[in-house]
Amino acid sequence: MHKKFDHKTIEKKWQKRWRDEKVYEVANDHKGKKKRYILTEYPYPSGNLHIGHWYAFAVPDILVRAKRMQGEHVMYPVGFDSFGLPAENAAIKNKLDPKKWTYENIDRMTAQLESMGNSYDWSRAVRTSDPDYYRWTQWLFLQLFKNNLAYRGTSMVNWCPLCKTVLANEQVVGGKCERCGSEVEHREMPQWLLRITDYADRLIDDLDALNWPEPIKESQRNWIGRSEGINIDYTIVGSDEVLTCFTTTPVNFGASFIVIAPEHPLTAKLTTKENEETAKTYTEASAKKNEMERTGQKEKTGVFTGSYAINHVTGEHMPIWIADFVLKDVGTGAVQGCPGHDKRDFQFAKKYGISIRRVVVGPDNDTSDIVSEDQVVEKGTQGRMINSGFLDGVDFADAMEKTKDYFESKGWGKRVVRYKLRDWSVGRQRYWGCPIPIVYDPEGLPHAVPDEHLPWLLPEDVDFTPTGEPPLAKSEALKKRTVEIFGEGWTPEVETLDTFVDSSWYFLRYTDPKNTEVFATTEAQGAWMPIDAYFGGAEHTTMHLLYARFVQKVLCDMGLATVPEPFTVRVNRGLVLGPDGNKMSKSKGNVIDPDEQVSRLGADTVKIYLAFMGPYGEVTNYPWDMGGIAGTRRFLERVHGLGAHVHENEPRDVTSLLHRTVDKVTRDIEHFKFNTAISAMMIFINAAEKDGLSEESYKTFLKLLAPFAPHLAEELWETAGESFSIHQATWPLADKSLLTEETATIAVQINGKARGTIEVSADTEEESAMDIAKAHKHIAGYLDGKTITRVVYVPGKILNIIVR
RNA sequence: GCCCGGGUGGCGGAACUGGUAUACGCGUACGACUCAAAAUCGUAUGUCGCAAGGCAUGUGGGUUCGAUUCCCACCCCGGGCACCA
Repeated sequence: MHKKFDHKTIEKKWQKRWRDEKVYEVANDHKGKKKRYILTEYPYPSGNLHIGHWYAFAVPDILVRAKRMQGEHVMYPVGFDSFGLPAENAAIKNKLDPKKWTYENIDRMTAQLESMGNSYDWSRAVRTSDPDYYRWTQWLFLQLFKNNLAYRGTSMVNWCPLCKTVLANEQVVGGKCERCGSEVEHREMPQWLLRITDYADRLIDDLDALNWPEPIKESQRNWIGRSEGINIDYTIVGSDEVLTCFTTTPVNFGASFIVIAPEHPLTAKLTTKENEETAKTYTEASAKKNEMERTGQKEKTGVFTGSYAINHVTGEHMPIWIADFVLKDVGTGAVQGCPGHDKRDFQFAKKYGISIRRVVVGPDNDTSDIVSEDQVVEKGTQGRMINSGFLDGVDFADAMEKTKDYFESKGWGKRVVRYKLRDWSVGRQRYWGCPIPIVYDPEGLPHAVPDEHLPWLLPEDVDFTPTGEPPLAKSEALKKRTVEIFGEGWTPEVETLDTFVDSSWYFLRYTDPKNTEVFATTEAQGAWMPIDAYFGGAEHTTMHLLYARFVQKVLCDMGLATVPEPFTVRVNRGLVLGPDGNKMSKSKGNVIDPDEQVSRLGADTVKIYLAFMGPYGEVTNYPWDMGGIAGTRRFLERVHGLGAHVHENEPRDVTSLLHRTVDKVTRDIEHFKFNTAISAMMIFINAAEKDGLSEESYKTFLKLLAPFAPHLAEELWETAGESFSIHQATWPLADKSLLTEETATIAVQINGKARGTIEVSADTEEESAMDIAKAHKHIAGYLDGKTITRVVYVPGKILNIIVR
């Protein structure tokens, strides 16, 4: 008889022992072991740990523990991304101190994280809102500032006139402020920006060498959006103004109109008297829309300015229109329309009666006039040029180079490379963030706060109720501090940094978390960087990951970082949904509380359930299944009782299965396929319960289980008389000679349809396989009276007999 | 709209490099144990059919001896789109 599986006692006992003996703390000296740095995106301290946190942190711990047992020196750090808007919103709403709110949440979540039993090195924990941390965020910003990579510019924002604050797109619902319901405006605001676009080429090119899933790399390439084209300068009829259009396609002979953004600097000048009224109305309406509303609408609209530009190659007068699907900050804010080559342009031309000319002939060789949308030959299809003067007959693919040469030689335009990527705006008119360490002199010029005054502390005498002024502008202490240090007339910067700046370097701090002299020495970074696996959410694919790569490159260029790319492997994970298949939310009442599950079924059960749910590293959403987790608990109960099946004579089949299980679990962990690893262990335990297993096999199985059910495995390891700790034991190796079974069951197909199976040894020749098949009563029935015309035999796999 | 991903039993999913589709788990049904229930154990379980057999991996086509897997077109669902993190 064995004791009941008492998960609560076991968890408490071993979590304490692991903590007391600092089992998972690692030094920067690897003592000859291979280093491995495994990282998960650190959490925002939102209040309570939810099941998504478990999925994010407990499942990668399987890999961490397995690698440690495989003899590697593994760092698995944890921390908190503790600056951010939720703290401020909670503060405004409930009149709390955002600092108090944040740190109480951190305490609660730390306790919850510890209940997971992850093999975290807590001694390296960082919190981005700690002055010891953000002094280095400030230092980083100043390095960018001193290297002309941080500058004052402008960017468009959502503005709520009543709340007097900038809103995230998320806070704008149907064009209205989420909080107060006022109509949201779109304003251009002065802004601190980082020159990430200077690094655009390297951010694209360096992707090639990274071992990331190709779709993630592709998303980054598209986000950066490099396109090579030409800026064409157009003369305006009856005006001295020059209008520049960016284009990547060689269709100037078919360009019959120009569209400019409503906010384009020339909009007013190009609009003639009789069109002023309509243009004004249109421009005002478009100011109320956000980018997605402007570019996403199905039917494009526009208004005519009354002005014309002269087409260089045709001499024709092209009407200039204002349309909100053109954005001021994209390209030059003005585009030429070619209705014969672009469906959007075709719809626009048709709607407003603008002329349409075919300039590209597609593979269908249709040279007729274009009268319907499906005749439009779009970019990316093959084709040759027509009605295009010097380009006639040239392959579409070659025509752009010729156009660039021609336009440059005539002085009509010049080659440019443009990016969709914009500079990173980092200033926030918020309180709970890292203060930007800049002060302005009496002339209003920005200066770096000298190093000796870092950390440039966030003042606490602030009323952060939104008034239209950044909260820090209301701090007397900050003003006083500035005047005292820099003199009369000097003023502080009152914006704080985007939290993405905090998170763009935290992984470097983990290598040297206590250093007071530098953010992290190159020795410490050299010991751990680059990160061998970075686990996180798919929503970070383009922003956080790109920002972190950018910062890493900047530091590397300055000789302050050791590698140009921070993350060698990236794994994007999916989402855990409520039992009803919807995203968990309080309003839907479908939230699964992890604490409740852990208390009822145990941390190991929750961990294995999440790992078993589906493959990790695929961005799929999995509904929580109460029955499913009960099944996982049953599995662990059976593991708990497995000791009772240990006896001296282990059948050879069980031995062989164990070695195949070792092999499969080892390989699956490597590929983040924890679900099939668990399934393999279930298959083993099914057989072991039935046929019995040896003491040695039992212990080997416990080692396989250890990364998945760390508490239970540790307990059973002790019960089996082994010494602490199973997590420091050596990972089992599969005996290759036991991996392959002697005979294989192969399928026999008749005309491609499975009709039966035969038992053959792996090295059976086709002829004898055929003999066995013919002797098989059922299969023989299909061959009776037929002529065999062909036989496809793949040893160990299949025998396909084609008959007539 | 643009970019990325995904559609396999009642459910989560499995299937190596193109080779027996549905492993493993859940659920369900029946049986054993029990005064009874729960728990546990056993058996069955894609679908239609008494069976032989047919039909099934979102839909339609193609390549192949053979397609969940490769190619083309389409439909549906999820994520991202720059001040939530």
